[in-house]
Amino acid sequence: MLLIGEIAKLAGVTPRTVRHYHRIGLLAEPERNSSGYRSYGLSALSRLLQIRKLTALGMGLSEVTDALAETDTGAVDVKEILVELDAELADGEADIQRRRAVIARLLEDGDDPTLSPELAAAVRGLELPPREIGMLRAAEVALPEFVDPYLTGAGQDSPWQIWDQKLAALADAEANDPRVGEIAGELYAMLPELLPADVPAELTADQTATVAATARFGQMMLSDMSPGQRRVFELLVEYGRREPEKWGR
Amino acid sequence: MLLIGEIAKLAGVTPRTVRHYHRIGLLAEPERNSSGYRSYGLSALSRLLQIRKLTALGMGLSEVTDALAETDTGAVDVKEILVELDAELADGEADIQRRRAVIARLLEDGDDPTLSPELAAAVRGLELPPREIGMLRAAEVALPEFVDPYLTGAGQDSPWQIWDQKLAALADAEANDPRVGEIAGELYAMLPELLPADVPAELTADQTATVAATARFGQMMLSDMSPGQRRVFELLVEYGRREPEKWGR
DNA sequence: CTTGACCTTGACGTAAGGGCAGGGGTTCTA
DNA sequence: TAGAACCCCTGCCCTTACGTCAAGGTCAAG
Repeated sequence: MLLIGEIAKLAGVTPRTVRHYHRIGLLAEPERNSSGYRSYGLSALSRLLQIRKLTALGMGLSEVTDALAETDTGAVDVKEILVELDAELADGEADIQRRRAVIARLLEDGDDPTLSPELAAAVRGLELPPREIGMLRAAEVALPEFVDPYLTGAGQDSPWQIWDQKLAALADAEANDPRVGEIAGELYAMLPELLPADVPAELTADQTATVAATARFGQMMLSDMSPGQRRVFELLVEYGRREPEKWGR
Repeated sequence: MLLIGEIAKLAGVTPRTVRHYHRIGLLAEPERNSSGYRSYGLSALSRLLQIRKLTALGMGLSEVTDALAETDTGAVDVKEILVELDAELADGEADIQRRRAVIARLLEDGDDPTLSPELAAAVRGLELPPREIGMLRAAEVALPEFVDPYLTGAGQDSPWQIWDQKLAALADAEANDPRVGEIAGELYAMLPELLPADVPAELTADQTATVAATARFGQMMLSDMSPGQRRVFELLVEYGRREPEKWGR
């Protein structure tokens, strides 16, 4: 006749755990003594130990319920359960190993863990400000057609790099900043060499395809730009409208 | 300007996840458009991607919060975090490997996964009924001084085995079963060879030490016994009382 | 008689979202 | 012009396997 604390200690669990098993029906409620305390016999302890052995292997409590129900009825599908469980564990193990491999590589290279390997390699040693890196990280998935050339062909002196730097100069500029017009002009002149070769078809078919692509790019970055930078994009679109023959087909 | 579903898809998560990150303060709430929809920019996407990269390594969201706060303030303790995380993952990996080793052994031996290796080896090939095995499983942790000899020295013909079999014959017996007296007498005669050599001191010091030890054993098993078996234990105690000179010091 | 160590039930918290209800928005299509 | 199909909003309950109080009853010892 064991109290809940005693049976729990024998099984290496807390009384709370035993009560939990009662509540979910995994372990039958035992008799109570005259004080209302639960009073356990050896068969309850045996059941509790069975449960613990299986949970220690990594089974969930509902799986344990099933497994014990099967063994109680004599069905010997326990092997099947174990094989299945082992497969799950193998998955988990492979998962952990993948993560650890990534971590090992990060520790070796000293890269920012929040960058893709490609982007990390591209910006390594470039000392870009965090804000620029953040834009690249986002643009890599949101605007891959703009960033991929930057990653593959580009290094220190790519047009994109220069574009970035010119625009970054206006990071804190107001819309009426005197440099806005000048920089807009420079960027406008750079557009032809900057725009990707493989712009989607529906955009190239458009009359002002490149301007539209640029606008899309700008559109997505607008929320993270200074007023001066937004003004630059407005100007770019305006310039494009003035030369439809240059951009249209 | 991305809707929540768009940014979620770009980051490979669900909108629910993004809202979750808002609620716990991991991702700042963005502006709303005229319809009350959240409207995200590239910097939000960047932040979301950072979060995902770190959770993919196995960090919890609170750890991610800390890690990103540190990188935002320029502190480069990310390496430290990664090392710590790797240690945790290594623990988890070792854990899984232990479990898989146990499972592999179980599958090879075909043992009951809910038995200790020692007990499984002891009962292997013995074809004990499940009820007996259950009692052994429980007794192994509750009454080790009674079971250990059974495990180490005992095989098919140990006194314990015989005791078990005699008692098991009354598994469904009522208290007035005619076999009760006979079996009680046999078991009483077996007591000297059955009782463990290393009974705890406070019990050997007692005048009726062995009877008390037996009573303790019986006490714990009572709740799982048939009325006939309980009667046997009552008789054993009675017999012991009749021969105090035999059991006393 | 009090203290301390038990026991009881009940209710809330955890991590990281999943799922549903009830209601509104936008856009395409018949 | 009205559905249909999808998107969005908030709020609430659900999940695992218990941990952690909280408020109160029980029991043996000093």
